[in-house]
Amino acid sequence: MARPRSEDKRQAILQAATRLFAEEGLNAPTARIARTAGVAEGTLFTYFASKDELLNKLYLELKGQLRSAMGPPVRGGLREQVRHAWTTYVAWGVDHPRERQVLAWLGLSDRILDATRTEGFQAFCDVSRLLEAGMAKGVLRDQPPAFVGSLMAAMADTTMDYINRDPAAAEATREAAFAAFWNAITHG
Amino acid sequence: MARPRSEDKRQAILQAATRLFAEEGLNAPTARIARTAGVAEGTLFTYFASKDELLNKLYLELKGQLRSAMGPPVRGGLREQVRHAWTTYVAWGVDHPRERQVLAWLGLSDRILDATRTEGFQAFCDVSRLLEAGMAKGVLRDQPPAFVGSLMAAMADTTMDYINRDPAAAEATREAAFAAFWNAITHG
Amino acid sequence: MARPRSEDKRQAILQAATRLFAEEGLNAPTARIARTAGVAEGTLFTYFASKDELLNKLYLELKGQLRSAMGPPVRGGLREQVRHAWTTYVAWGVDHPRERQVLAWLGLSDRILDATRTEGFQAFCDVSRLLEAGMAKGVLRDQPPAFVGSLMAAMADTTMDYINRDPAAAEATREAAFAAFWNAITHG
Amino acid sequence: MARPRSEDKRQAILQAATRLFAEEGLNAPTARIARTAGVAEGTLFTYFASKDELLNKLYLELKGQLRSAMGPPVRGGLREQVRHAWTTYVAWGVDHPRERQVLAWLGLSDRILDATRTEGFQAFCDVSRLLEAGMAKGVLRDQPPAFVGSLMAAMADTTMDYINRDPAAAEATREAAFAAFWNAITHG
DNA sequence: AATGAATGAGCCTTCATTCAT
DNA sequence: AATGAATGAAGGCTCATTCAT
Repeated sequence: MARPRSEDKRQAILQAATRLFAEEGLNAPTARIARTAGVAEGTLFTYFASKDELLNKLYLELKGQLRSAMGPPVRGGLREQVRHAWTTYVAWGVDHPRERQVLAWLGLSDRILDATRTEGFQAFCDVSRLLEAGMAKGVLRDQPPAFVGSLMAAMADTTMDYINRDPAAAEATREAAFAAFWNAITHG
Repeated sequence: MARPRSEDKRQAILQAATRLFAEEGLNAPTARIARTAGVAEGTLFTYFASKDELLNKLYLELKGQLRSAMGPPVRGGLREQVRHAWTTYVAWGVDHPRERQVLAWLGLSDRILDATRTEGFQAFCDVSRLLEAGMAKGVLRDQPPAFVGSLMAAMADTTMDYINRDPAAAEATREAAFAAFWNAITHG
Repeated sequence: MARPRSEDKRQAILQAATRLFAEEGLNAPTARIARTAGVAEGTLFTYFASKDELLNKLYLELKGQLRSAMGPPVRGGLREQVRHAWTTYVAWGVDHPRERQVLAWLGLSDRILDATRTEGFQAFCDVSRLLEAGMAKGVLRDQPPAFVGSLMAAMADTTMDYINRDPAAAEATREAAFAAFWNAITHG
Repeated sequence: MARPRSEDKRQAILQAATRLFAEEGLNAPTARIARTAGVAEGTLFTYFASKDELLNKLYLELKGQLRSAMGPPVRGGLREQVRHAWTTYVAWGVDHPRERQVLAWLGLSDRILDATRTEGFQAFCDVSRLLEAGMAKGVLRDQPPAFVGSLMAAMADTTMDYINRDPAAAEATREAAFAAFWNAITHG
């Protein structure tokens, strides 16, 4: 019967947080985030009980955005499927530098709970399974499957950094790096 | 701000900073760092003009420690030389979890100046040159040389994470990951 | 601010306030009081224009409860009548620790208006008159009549504290204290 | 070697707190207390780690002031000694209305620790012993000794209230009330 | 040089009250 | 009338840095 909570405002806060965190680090004050989002300072806390909760929810939000950007599985051979994952992953990072930056910081922050990390990982299970298949005969065949996922993330992140330094060469860099990654996991 | 007198104290402060940053993040207060180092709050600022300077100096210190741990170049073929770099790098990270953690945070912090990053990179030139040679015929041959250095760091870091989760398998993990890395950069 | 519709809700709010004030002090938030009472945050302000009004109304409510608990005048000699007042007063306090606690806090709070205090006192006029008769020949005979009322309240309150510490001795404590009180006001 | 902590400042803070608490209740902001004391907001927290600690220390300070004002034991009979305690107690309260008010609020606040209360009571042991002697043959003879101490405090407090309302009659009121108190505890 | 008290801007969060629904 | 989201002024406390000793 009362004014319902507005998904718009929630999103506005998350976006404002993304922008300010990217610009000033995770220490950006909640007051400024709220103002940027166009809501009162107190309103932020009706949507997120604390700054830590905002951080955790933002982590999930960004992970979700990334996952969405990677789209559904594609047809084709294993290599093609992995290549698709790689390409879309890198594309997201290059197209969303702020989101990528913030996600990186959040990932390293001790304010993100383990439960949050686990939950954030869920959406990537299918990608994970793809990689598992890819590594089956490679040098990493006896390693934990998640290892390859982490390697891919690490290599893709490095790739994005270099694409950002030389955007003109984006495609070449991305492809070369994918080749390197594929070499890394599939060769015996 | 004046020339500090005691190298011991300087080192004590850097060590205390490492410990506290590892435990509490880069927001650990200077007051606590000073106390942990056994000096007065104000004394810290005799050795480092500001917290930012402490951060930058600590970055260089840790990069230096890492480089020292990797030792001088070894004899042998290219692969052996790179393998040595990889192994000693990973060993340092595994043996110095706090230093590694803090170095990672510092590397992502916007409080570390570009000049500092550049300076920190100097000591790794020879390693870089090694990698350049390694990548000469691989899929990355047309990429900026530093790219491979960054890839190695990224892959090695990921490797350390997994070694920390399963220390018993340290050697196997390290070797498999090296093989993957070598595959990544050398295959055509 | 408008005329509230449900006496039940009004009572629920007063009861919730009593409980929360007893547990957390007069700073207990109105939001929690409302929730405890089973009404919405804003509804509380339909029944009480402000927190201060709630405080003042609660003061009167509790004074009223106490007065009710003391019942109508009893037959008997002066001493018997005063003893009855004493006994019922103490019994209420012992039986309603929360109400007593909150009433004490409210009595000391500067948020309770003088008008409220005066109004709260009205109901005790008959008791007052009793005490006036009792003190007529005692050492306090020349003091303001209300003084004795206050003394009785103070001594009875102290008595309740000690009964609460040793409930088994309740009756003995209550009687001894009454004897002391009677001594205090009646002896010349 | 550094600037020593200043007892003056500590006292200034306690005095400012007393004044503001008396005027605005225990919720008076630390910022205003600091300003009133003539120190920076942060300085307050070098002298008292938290507002709660300030509260507890102030409680002890005021209890101590009261005890000091009551002076050392006097010669004379039991009644004379108790009368002296009573008189000096009442005099302090009348002369220090703010201190009395604040002490009363602190005593009822749940922010004062039990340990603090206990410690505050220590200084009054000798007075306690006096009262024990006084009650030996009275109606309260079988009650816990502290009971009489609490009764005295309660009756004296009430007395102060009435003296404040009619300061001209201070001496008469004080003496009459003492007579009543003495009656209360000594009569059989 | 060393010490640690002093400073005050800034931060996260709470909460009484208002108001759209 | 009832609801609960929205508001923004405080409030307690922290902390990098300065400065008296």
